[in-house]
Amino acid sequence: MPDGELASFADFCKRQGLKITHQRLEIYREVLQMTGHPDAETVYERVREKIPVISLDTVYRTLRLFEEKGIIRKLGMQNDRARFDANITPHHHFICVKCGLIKDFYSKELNDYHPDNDVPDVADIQSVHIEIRGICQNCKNNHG
Amino acid sequence: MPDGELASFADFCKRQGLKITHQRLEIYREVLQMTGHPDAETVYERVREKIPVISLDTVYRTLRLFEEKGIIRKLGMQNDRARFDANITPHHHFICVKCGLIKDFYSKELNDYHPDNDVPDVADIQSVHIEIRGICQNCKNNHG
DNA sequence: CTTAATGCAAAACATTTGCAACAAC
DNA sequence: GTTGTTGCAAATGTTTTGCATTAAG
Repeated sequence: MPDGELASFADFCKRQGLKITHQRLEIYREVLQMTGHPDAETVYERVREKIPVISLDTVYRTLRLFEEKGIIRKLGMQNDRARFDANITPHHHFICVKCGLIKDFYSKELNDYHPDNDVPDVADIQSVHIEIRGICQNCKNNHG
Repeated sequence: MPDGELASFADFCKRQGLKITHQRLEIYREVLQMTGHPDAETVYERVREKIPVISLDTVYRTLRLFEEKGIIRKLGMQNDRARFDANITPHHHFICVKCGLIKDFYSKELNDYHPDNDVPDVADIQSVHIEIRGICQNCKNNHG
C-alpha cells in the first residue's frame, strides 16, 4: 500500500497472505485518518467507537504487523530503551540498523539550514537534529 | 559543565546545590567515557565494577537528574509511548516540546543533502530524518 | 474444514516511587 | 544535626505472549 489508499488495502492483504479482518480494516482506516501521529492507546480508543469489543493487544499486534509490512511507520527509537549522550554540543546521529551502532557526526551544510521556510507553525526553534539510518561499513563488509 | 570536563563536575554540583556523591561521580565519569550512547542498564553494569553495591534505580535517578540539569542528553522520543504514522513518504517532523504536537514537513533543501561527506563509516543510507524541537505558534500565543 | 487472528489474562520489560537507613554538608 | 541521597522492594506503565475461542478463506 505504498500510496496509502484505503481501497487497495484488501489487495495488499491478499498479496501478503493476510486475512482481511474487521479489526485490521478499522485500525488501518483510523491510522490513515489521524494525522496527529497517534500512540497505540489513542488508536485503540478511536477504533473502539467502531468495534467496542476490540482488545488493546490486538491494536498493538496489528500496528506491529503493519509496521513490519511497511504500510505504517513507527516514530523515534526502534529499541525500547532510552540512550544517553554526554556530548551536549549540537551534533547528529548515524544509526546502523543492523548492529545498532550510533555514531555522532557534524555538518557545516546542515548548520546553515534554516527550517523557517519549510515549517509554517513553528515559533521558536530549540534544536535541529538529524537521524540517518542505514548500514555501516563494518556490517556491509562482514555479511554482504 | 558545558564543556564536559570531569574536573568541573564538583563546581557544577555546588552551583546547582547538589551533593557530590560517590555514585554521581562514577556515573558521570562513565557516561563521559562511553561514546557509544549507552542505555541505563549498560551504565549500571559499568559503574558496578567500581561501586558493586550501587542500585539500578540510582542510575536511573541520576541519569534523569543529569538530563534535567542539561549535562547529558537523552536520545530519541521524550515520552514513553511509541507513535505511529501512516505517511510513509519521506518527510520530517517538528515537535512542540510544550504541547507535544508533531507536525510533518517537507524540504527541497534537505532532499538535496548528501551526508556521505560528513559520515565516514556509512555504507548504505536508508533514510535521512530531521527532528526539529521547539515551541509552536499556538503555545507561544497562549502562554508567553 | 483449515489456518490464522482475536480476546483474555498473565507475563515481561523498562522505568518510577515510597520509605527507612545513610552519607554529605 | 539537617537535609538530600541511596538502596530496597514494590508499583507503574507500556508492550508482549500463551492459550482457548472465534472468524476468515
